[in-house]
Amino acid sequence: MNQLPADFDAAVWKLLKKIPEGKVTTYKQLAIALGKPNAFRAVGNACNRNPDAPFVPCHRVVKSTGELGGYAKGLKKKIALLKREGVKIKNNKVLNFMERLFEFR
DNA sequence: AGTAAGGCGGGCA
DNA sequence: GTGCCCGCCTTAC
Repeated sequence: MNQLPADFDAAVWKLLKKIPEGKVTTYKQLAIALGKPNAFRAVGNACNRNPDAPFVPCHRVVKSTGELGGYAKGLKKKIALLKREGVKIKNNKVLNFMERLFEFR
């Protein structure tokens, strides 16, 4: 059975909430976790439609290349939050990205 | 390095 | 109700 579109967003937020503090994930990884390895864009959309930043740690989600990507509330804010959690950011990129990368499994 | 094309979901005309 | 474009992307050329 197909879940309702709204459920898709909720599913993304749910996964985001699973991300431990000080760690980051990628949109691709989220898409795969949702069962759609090519839905990375839809996942990004869900994050963008996210109710509010602190409720859903969409700021812990970055691009597959390690770039921060974007942020609805402001990329600068995203960087600040990540750095605050222990994730060092440099020139819009996550330091030790691979080590900070959290996989849902 | 930059550019172009791609597949997923939502919103608007 | 249908169609088109866009978006916090990814990958390949």
